Order: sequence, then C-alpha cells, then structure tokens
Amino acid sequence: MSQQRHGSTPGNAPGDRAGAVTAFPDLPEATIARLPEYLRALHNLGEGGADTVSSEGLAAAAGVNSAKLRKDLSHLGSYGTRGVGYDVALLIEQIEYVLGLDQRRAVCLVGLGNLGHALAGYDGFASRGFKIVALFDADVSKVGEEIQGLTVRHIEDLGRVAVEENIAIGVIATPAGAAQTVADVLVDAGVTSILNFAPCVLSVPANVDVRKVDLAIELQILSFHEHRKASLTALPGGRSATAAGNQEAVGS
Amino acid sequence: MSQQRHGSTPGNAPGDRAGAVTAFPDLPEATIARLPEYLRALHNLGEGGADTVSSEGLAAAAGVNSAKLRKDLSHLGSYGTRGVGYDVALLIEQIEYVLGLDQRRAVCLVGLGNLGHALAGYDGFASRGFKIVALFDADVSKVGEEIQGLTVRHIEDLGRVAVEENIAIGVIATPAGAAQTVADVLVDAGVTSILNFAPCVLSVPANVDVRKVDLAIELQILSFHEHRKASLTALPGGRSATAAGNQEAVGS
DNA sequence: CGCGATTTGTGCACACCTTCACAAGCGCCT
DNA sequence: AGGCGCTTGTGAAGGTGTGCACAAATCGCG
Ligand SMILES: NC(=O)c1ccc[n+]([C@@H]2O[C@H](COP(=O)([O-])OP(=O)(O)OC[C@H]3O[C@@H](n4cnc5c(N)ncnc54)[C@H](O)[C@@H]3O)[C@@H](O)[C@H]2O)c1
Ligand SMILES: NC(=O)c1ccc[n+]([C@@H]2O[C@H](COP(=O)([O-])OP(=O)(O)OC[C@H]3O[C@@H](n4cnc5c(N)ncnc54)[C@H](O)[C@@H]3O)[C@@H](O)[C@H]2O)c1
Repeated sequence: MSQQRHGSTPGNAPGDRAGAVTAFPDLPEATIARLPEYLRALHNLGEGGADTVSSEGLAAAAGVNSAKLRKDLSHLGSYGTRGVGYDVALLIEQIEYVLGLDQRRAVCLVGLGNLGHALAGYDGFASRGFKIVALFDADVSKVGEEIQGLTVRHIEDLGRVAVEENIAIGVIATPAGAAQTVADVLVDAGVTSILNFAPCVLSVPANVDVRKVDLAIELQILSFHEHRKASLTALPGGRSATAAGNQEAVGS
Repeated sequence: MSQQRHGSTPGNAPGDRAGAVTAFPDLPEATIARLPEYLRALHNLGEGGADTVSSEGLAAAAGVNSAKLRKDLSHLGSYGTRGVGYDVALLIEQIEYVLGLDQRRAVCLVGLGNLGHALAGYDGFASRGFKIVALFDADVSKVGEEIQGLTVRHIEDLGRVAVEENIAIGVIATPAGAAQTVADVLVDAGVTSILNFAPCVLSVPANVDVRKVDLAIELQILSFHEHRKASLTALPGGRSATAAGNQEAVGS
C-alpha cells in the first residue's frame, strides 16, 4: 500500500482504445510488489544455468504460491509455454521492461551519516539497474567528502544537479526532523519518487510516490508476534525447538 | 504479508474458554502493521503537549484514513471517549502492551559490514524498546572489534550467548549467500524472530517469523511507477510541477 | 501421427481489507 | 436539566488479493 495514491482515476482514456500504447494493463499493486522478487529468483536461476523454469520452481525460489505466481505473470501478458514453463531470459527481459529497469535510473542520496554511508557503499544499487549519481548533505563539514568516487555536495545544489543529471528517485537518510524539508526540496527539483528511511510521514503532491523503510516498525511487528507466541506458550511445555528443518537455500 | 504464516490454526484453545488469558483477539495483520506508526505519531503528539487526540488528528499524523484508524483501535478494545477523542498516554500504554514493548527485547545483529556498522550505531533501537545485546560476524578480523560498547563475537558463540542473553530477535546483515546459514544458526539457538536485510528468501520452521527489508525491491517498485508515470506523460505537455504544496510536517 | 504427461492460464469462491455513513455516547453550555 | 455539537465505534458495501481446481495447450515419444 505504501502511502501514496498514484495515478488519478485510471479510467480508460477515451479515444485511442485501439493501440494500447498508453498506460499499463494496470497491474495490481500486490503483483508489482512481487515482481522484483521474481526477478531476483530468475537471475539466480539463470546464473545456475537454467533455460526454463516451471511456475512451481520459480514460485519456490521466490517464496510464494505457484498459482499466485502464474496469475501475476499472466497479468503482464507473459509468454509461458504450457507443458514446459517460462523461458528464463525472456521472462527477465519482460519483467525488467515492465519495471522500467531497461533504462538505468538516476538516484540521489540525501544525508550522509551512518546510514547514508552504508547506502552509498552498497553495490546492490548498480547491480539492479540504479545508479547513484549524487550525494547531498546539509552539514558543511561533510560537503566535499569523497565517497565511492562521488563528492558530497551541499543540498542547496540539489535543484540544479537534479535537472542536470535527470534524477528521478531520491533517497532520504536524514534525521526525521529534516526529512520533510528534504522531501520538499526533492519535489521542487522535479523528483517524483522518494524512498524514505527517516521514521516519519512525508506529505507530498499526489504525483509523487513515496515508499518508506522503517526498521523500528519491522522490529515492533516482530515484537508483537513474539508477544503473541509467548502468550500461547503459556500452556505447552517449553519449546519443541524444531531446529534443523530447512530446505533449499536460494543462491548457489 | 511478509512471508511467514505465523500461528497454526488460531482455533480457540479447547478448555479454558473462560478467562481470555491466552491469546490475543487475533488482530488483523494489516492492523498490527500500522500500530507502530500510530505509536510514533502518539509519541510525537505527547511530546507536543497534547493530552488527547481525535481519530481525525491521529490519523492525519499517521498518514491514514480516520475510519481505518478507529477500526484498528477498536480491534484492541481501545478506550476512546466519544465527543472527546483518545487519551494519548493511555493509548500509548495500550499499544505498547499489545506490541509487547513493555518488556525490552534483546536483539542480536549478525554481519558487521557496511550495513551492520550503521545498524549497530543506530539509536532507533534503544528508543523504541529494543536493545542490541550482541554482535556476531564470521570474519575473524572483525571479531574483537568494539562497536558502541559491544564487542563483536564469533558466530560460533551465538548459540551460547543467545541463551544467556535470552535473545528473541536476530537481525541478519550478511551477504545473501550466507543468510540462510545464519538463519539456521539463529533458529538453532532458539531465536524465533528474524529481520533479514539480505536480498534472498529464507526458509525457516513455521514457528519462526521472518520479515525482510530489501532496498532493491523498494527502488524497483518506485521504478515501475516512474515508468508508468512517464508513459502517461507522453501526451500532456511537460510537467506541471506542482512543487510547493505540502502541509503539516510530522515532528515538532 | 496420436497419446499421455506436463504445465500454463483462469474461473470461481472465499477471506481480508478499506471506506462510507450513521447511530450511540459524551461533555459542555446555557 | 436539557439540548447541542462533536467524536467514537461499527454495520454494510465494495474492492482487492488469494488459492483451488481444472480446462486448454504444448511437447516428446513410441
Ligand atoms: N543508522 C541506521 O542504521 C538507521 C537505520 C534505520 C533508519 N535510520 C534512519 O535514517 C536516518 C539517518 O540515520 P543516521 O544514523 O545515518 O543519522 P546521522 O545523524 O548519522 O546522519 C544524518 C545525516 O543527515 C544530514 N542532514 C541533517 N539535516 C539535513 C538536511 N536538512 N539536509 C541534508 N542533510 C541533512 C546530517 O548532516 C547527517 O550527515 C534517521 O532518520 C534514522 O532514524 C537509520
Ligand atoms: N550496505 C547497504 O546499504 C545495504 C543496504 C541494503 C541491503 N544490504 C544487504 O545487507 C547485507 C550486508 O551488506 P553490507 O554492505 O554490510 O555487506 P558487507 O560485505 O560489508 O558485510 C557483510 C558482513 O557479513 C559478514 N559475514 C559473512 N558471512 C558471514 C557468516 N556466515 N556469518 C556471520 N557473518 C558473516 C562479513 O564478515 C561482513 O562483515 C547484504 O546482503 C546486502 O545486500 C546492504
């Protein structure tokens, strides 16, 4: 769900009902949230030498139900072959196209503290179709610092650089108190997608998408389940452990 | 959704149908995922000096619909007062109890690379009911390093330390290739909740909850929306910008 | 060339979630 | 004491997502 309503009413554009050049077959949110997982599983399988995968196999690798996977793929008009499965390379291409990963998107990172440094040094960006093209901070003692070949710039330059570099995605790694201000700056600069690590709610215009990653929330959800499990363990004796039991890891 | 089915069939425990001491009024997953957000908003409001909040006000601060918020709170039998609103302090207490935050949970962190260092230095743990009590790594050159007052231990010690410190939650910040192995070790040690930062699917016994944080997935979802927005902007002239427009930030 | 094994794509039923709309309850003011 | 405005709690409706089960399609083999 995130927190942003995206398109206005999707309503079928009256007029060109012939060529579906315009929009996407409006995929369900739940589906698009799973596509990246499928993609990763496919890359793993491909590196493992597989040419085709069955929905069953891919579903297992992605940790989902196979019917769900088939339905997801059918939504994007995917080309599977009955009796055989899906062509790995083709499916990768398809998903990458739908996700818009064929064009390497420029990302900027704002806030180079603890977390920002880790993110800047993360190779998971480049390996998945993204490129960090600029780093910003408000702290003048940080400006000028070189990280992974990029120089930290002052946030005042964001507007100019964003246009120059055609930045579409901004990542916020500042304290919560500064996040809304930074978001405003990003929006002003024409950035239309924001990934927010600060624990706060951002308000942005309707055409901007925001996704949030919040460590504390994840832990608190886990805490709830711990609490619940503990209250259930009241009766049964101790813990039956059940260690061991795990099959098929993902990677090689 | 995450990826774990939690309790087996919740089925009302046969026998003590009198006192509802046992489990929780099985809150909807969607609700418990929002409780932490409400909690944070409440803390902000409380620090701002508010004694009570209306569902409207709290919903705005948490970025949700007010009807949804009321229904969520009603699920946990919350005590609001019609015509007035919710008592901030009381509601905080309620939610913290439900989430099991009244008991400070011990967390361990495995993998002290780039990300692990940032997490170890993060104060958002302590301020939200969690305490990192141990750090583990497999790299002997990292073992012994002192971070934020904690010494990095070898992962072989995890089993022993987990019991000693009563660790319930484990955070995995190792490369994907090692994540499943680490998860197995955690499970063996009796850890029943895992937060995984590695981009891979973990398989664990049914009684263990796993939540995943995956940066690349978030970015790819944003990329999809960018792609979609771009395909819609084909017709309309340029961008109407709409910068400015934002109201009420969260914090003070 | 036909048959059976295999696997996709999907109709359907169900469960969960969201949102509206409103009655019931509460406190304040006169 | 009574009325009035405000806010909660919830019934009902609609939407979204899930998973089963099966027909349709494809391949390989004899
Ligand atoms: N460290 C973690 O592991 C971690 C984990 C999850 C979430 N977070 C969140 O991420 C955010 C950053 O955490 P951190 O530990 O890196 O904090 P930090 O204090 O180490 O770094 C914050 C950085 O943001 C910069 N900054 C402050 N105001 C700014 C502004 N207006 N414009 C641009 N830059 C600005 C600061 O100069 C600093 O470099 C926080 O909101 C934190 O809650 C951190
Ligand atoms: N750096 C980031 O910003 C970032 C962001 C999102 C996700 N991630 C993910 O988090 C994970 C860690 O990223 P990183 O950049 O810190 O990597 P890193 O290589 O810097 O650190 C990995 C650490 O794990 C340790 N390790 C390896 N195998 C181990 C094992 N079997 N047991 C215990 N420890 C082991 C290594 O010694 C190393 O210290 C990766 O999976 C990465 O994809 C990182």
